Amino acid sequence: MTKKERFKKIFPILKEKFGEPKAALEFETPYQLMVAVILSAQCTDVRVNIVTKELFKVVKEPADIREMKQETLEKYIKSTGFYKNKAKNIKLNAEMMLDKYKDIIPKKLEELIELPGVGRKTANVVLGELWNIREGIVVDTHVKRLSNRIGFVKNDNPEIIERELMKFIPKKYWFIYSHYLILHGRNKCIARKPKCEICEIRNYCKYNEKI
DNA sequence: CTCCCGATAT
DNA sequence: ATATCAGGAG
Repeated sequence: MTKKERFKKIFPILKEKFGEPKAALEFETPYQLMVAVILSAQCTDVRVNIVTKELFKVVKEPADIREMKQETLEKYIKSTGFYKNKAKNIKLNAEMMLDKYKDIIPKKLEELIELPGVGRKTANVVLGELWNIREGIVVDTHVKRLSNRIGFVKNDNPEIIERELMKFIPKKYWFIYSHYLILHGRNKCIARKPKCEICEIRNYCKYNEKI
């Protein structure tokens, strides 16, 4: 079976399982979503939501972050991990948002990743979530792991993986498919001990063949 | 490539 | 105890 054929087998199974998943991150303003995604690095959405529930009571726009002391911000976000880096980046991010972008989050990937704390993964999520702009495939640790296990790629570099996946996955499925892989990676194809024996897509997975 | 770093599952 | 988690910056 070619990669494209296997994709066409796997996709409906995951679609049946996950449907149209809505955003797991909670927010009111677009700026809040960007902050939430920055906080979600190496951290679960559940944890981010616990933190932002309090933080977003006082932070709606970049100006609110400018007025907040960095130490105060650190206390709010401490439990998300990497809190000093994140706090510093969010402060710098707010300054650039105010000075350069006049509070308007840029809609171009190249501009978005210029903002402190915003890399390729974060930018893709923000664009997709806020404006349905799906220019790329979100390749995080889950998409990386599952793509290699399934046998879609043999590579560790997120940008190369993204390009390889783009070759055989129709563009309209890019965003939703990465979302499916992430969900499947969290509850079944977990990093340490994948549950191949109860996996719905095992018949189309190279990793399962080896076991 | 290394550092950042707390929470959670195993 | 330890691996791992919806990454990004230097």
